[in-house]
Amino acid sequence: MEEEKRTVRAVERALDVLLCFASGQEWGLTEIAGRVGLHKSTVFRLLATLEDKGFVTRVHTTDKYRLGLSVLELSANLSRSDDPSVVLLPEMERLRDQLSETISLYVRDRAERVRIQAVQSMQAIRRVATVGARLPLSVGASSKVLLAFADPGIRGLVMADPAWPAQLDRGAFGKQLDDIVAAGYATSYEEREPGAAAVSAPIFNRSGKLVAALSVSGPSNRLTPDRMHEFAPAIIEAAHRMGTILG
Amino acid sequence: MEEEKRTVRAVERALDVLLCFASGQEWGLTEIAGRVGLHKSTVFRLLATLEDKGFVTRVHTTDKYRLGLSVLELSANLSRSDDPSVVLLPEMERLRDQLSETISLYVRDRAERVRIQAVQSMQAIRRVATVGARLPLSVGASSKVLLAFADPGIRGLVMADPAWPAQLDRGAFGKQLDDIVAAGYATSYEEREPGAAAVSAPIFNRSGKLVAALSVSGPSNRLTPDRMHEFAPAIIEAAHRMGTILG
DNA sequence: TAACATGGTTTCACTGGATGAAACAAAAGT
DNA sequence: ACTTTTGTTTCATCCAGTGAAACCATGTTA
Repeated sequence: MEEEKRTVRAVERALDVLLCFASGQEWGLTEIAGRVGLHKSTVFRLLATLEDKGFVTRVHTTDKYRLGLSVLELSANLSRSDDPSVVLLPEMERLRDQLSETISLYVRDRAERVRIQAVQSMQAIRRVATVGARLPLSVGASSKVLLAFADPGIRGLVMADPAWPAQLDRGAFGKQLDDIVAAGYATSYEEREPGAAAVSAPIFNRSGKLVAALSVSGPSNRLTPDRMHEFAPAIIEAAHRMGTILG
Repeated sequence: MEEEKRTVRAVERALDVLLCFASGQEWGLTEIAGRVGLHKSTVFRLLATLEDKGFVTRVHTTDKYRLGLSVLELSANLSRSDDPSVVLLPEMERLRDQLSETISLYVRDRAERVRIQAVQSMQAIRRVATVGARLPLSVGASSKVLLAFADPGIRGLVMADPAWPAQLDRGAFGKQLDDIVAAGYATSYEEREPGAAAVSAPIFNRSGKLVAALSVSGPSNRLTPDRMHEFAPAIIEAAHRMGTILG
């Protein structure tokens, strides 16, 4: 189980420090040191470097660290005009208006999924979905879509990941995925978050490769199992239309 | 002129590599190596580390590198609810509707300025302003505002920066800044970009500290010098109102 | 007011890890 | 086929990153 290391440790650590700011807003030096499991002085130097390059700033009042403007600079160049999260936005808004629930777009990233786009329902009680959120691939409707329709081999790869929950029966889960392939869509009812439910369908590009999962999510009392199955055709159709938009 | 170094070289280099992606979209290994002036093998290792942490990805067809989803994850947590770029957005839209030109919000970051928010004019011919852009502090209406109204000492500090254009007469420029303080706003006419003009006013927080520059920009044939001075009162008033919104 | 606790900052000796030259592999162009 | 370009791997050298401990500034408790 010896992995080849061709990475730079100091950089790895610095990026870990930076990723602390993916959850929460401000952190103190010792706080971060505790989180990443490094010495105060080490983290101090790493933070000084990150600060120097504008990736973090210190808030003047307290001495805590925040994300800096270099991140903004980078994020401005994140999406090209041919990016799914840009191209599919109008269709997502259409679907939101049609179903009145929050729409999310997910892609798989290694053994996780990332919400790359979202449009919010306008109802008083609604699912709020933030772009950029990184979620496990083991639970949720879109997780199952991203695994079920993925290239062969991906399933095993993801389930072999150390992050995969050990208590989850792989055989049963695999069977569930096969059912989803047959049905063409997946649902989840209070699976990841209590009180929330979702329906999800795959988006394929022109060459038939899975590129994203489109999902509709909302409070579980509105999105009852029955209701979700009613929604499914509209979602599948939207996902299909989105696929034709992509290159 | 020996500067104390309490930064980590490898991390510094890695961040330089990452910042390459602030301009342009995709880069090859050797391309990057040339840009940052490092050895191929060094950049290779740095990129491998960045890729491992999800900050860059490789596009499958060619072997070039792109920004990864970790950047998206971070950018999602960039702005808090009390962030100027969020709080002032409605007021910026108001001003845009009033003047029908593009509105930008700038803050100073060391010896540069960064556009932290923008709302676009809806006219056919308009200034297009991208959020996150990093610009010099030596030219442009908002640059002059950010320097003129800054805390004492900032002017000298910025002008001492190696990035400051040597040919710019500091005495005359300082005089110009004093005039701007007296007037309460600044203009620029085809100063940084030919065909573009802008008016800018300072935003102070409750304790009277400069936090940002609000600017209106558009094509120079619409924003003539006369027209800009007509606009000034509205911009100053909007900037003042924004100041009262901030904490 | 002193004693204590809590975070951030600096110093320093040690050595392990980052480095760059050079060799290698694999495409892409001629 | 040869040449050029770009990405990858290896390896000896030695410098730069490391962590312990000391230090400093606050704020908190007794």
